[in-house]
Amino acid sequence: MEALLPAATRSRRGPARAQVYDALRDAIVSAALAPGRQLSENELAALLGVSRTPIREALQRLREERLVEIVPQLGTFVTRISEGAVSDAQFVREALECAAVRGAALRARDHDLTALEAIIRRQEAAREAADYDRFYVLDDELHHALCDLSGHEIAWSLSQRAKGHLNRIRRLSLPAPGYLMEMIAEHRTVVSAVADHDPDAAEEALRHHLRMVLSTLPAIRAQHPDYFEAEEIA
Amino acid sequence: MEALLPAATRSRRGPARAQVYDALRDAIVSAALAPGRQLSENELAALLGVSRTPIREALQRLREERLVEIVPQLGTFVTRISEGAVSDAQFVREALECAAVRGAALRARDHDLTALEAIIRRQEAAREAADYDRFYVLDDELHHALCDLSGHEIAWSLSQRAKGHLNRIRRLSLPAPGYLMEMIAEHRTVVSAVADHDPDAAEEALRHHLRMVLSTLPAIRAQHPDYFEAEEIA
DNA sequence: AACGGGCTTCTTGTATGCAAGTATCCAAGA
DNA sequence: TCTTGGATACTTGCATACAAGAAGCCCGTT
Repeated sequence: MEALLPAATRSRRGPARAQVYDALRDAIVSAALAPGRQLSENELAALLGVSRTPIREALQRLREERLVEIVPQLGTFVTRISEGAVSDAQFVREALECAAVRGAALRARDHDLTALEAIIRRQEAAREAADYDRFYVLDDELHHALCDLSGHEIAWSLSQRAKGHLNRIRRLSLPAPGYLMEMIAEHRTVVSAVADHDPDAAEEALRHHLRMVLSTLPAIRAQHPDYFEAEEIA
Repeated sequence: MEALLPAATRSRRGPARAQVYDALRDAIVSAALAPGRQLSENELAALLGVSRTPIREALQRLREERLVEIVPQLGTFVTRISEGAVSDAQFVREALECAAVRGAALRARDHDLTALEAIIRRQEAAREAADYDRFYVLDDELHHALCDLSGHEIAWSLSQRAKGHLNRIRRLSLPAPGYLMEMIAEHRTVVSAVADHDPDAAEEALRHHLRMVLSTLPAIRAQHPDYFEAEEIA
């Protein structure tokens, strides 16, 4: 195993299991741990400087997000991106975030809108600086804020956990030219609808925006065919 | 610890952790393990005839569903039903199942509808026999079938996992008189809209139906005040 | 050369032991 | 009687040891 994981970042605060989970999830989503790759509990334990116990607990959690597949007595593998998993993740994300943005449109106060617009302005800055990682974080921040405005913070946390496969695509597709500007424009549309307290418009704008990610899927697939599940030969 | 748990049901097939999870979840949802009760890993291990390891892994999973709360160096407790958790669970369930039923309305074939109606007929039989447990199972079966018809089986599995708190209420509220008949009638309305391939009607009917559960909340709370989180004194 | 059986070595699942921290109980003193 | 101190018994988090099973390789056989 390469030094791809932020090894020896231990001895910080917090439970080891949570740190292992965060490290592994980030490595998988960023494709530092390539889809299809085999993971060994022993190897990970040695690498991260903990025992197998917290490693196992983190892997169990990743398994529920379908980011790894655990085959007893055989091995643990980073799942390949599959058509079905992406579709499911998209479905869940749309359902939760669209429901949330309706609530946000009904409840948003002036200072909430100010905060949302501030995030968009920071996205502009990140785009100009071509800081993709920062853009990615701000994108999450905006969607997170929209979810929280619904009064149901669980919408974001659940959506976040369900969209592991989507995040891998999102992460890989950001550098496309013009993509960022379009995303910012769509963010403005959504926030504008929320500002107008128009749930229907907000939901539709967000749904359209969320489906943007899928449009980049074929390009990603062409670029990294080995990251994907073998296609059904119909 | 009483013999409330299906002890010694081990030595069956499948991983111990899954069996422990199922046993604990059922015990919590059915209130055999009362809200607020403390759970001891050692005690559970001895009771179920396994070691602490699978117990811990099952408890971690239950913690993500907010059915137990784990406080390090202190103890593990069955969570009390809280206003916020119920509201969140309802939000998630509505978002996922309503989105799914829209898909079901678009995709349902004749034999799908036949299957749905068969479930409802069995519910009628269960109601006449006053078999509440069976009614409960069939209710899940119908909602499960509706979700699967959307083509996104994850809708059901996720909804199922998110609604731990709701299930506790559902389970406690079933014996109310007239309640079952009303539920069956609403099921018919939903299935009818699906049969008409009318997504809007199906969604609205299901949303109305799902909110039925909440109507029984005050009664449950009056009956088992100790099952609930202490209310904010505003 | 081709095939088959056994062994070696990996894997995860489970059990157990150790460490760190908290609440409780009891006793001693004011 | 009330307070306070410490010992004790519990808790979970983590580390480690053992068990069961599957894959691949090597060697013997055909």
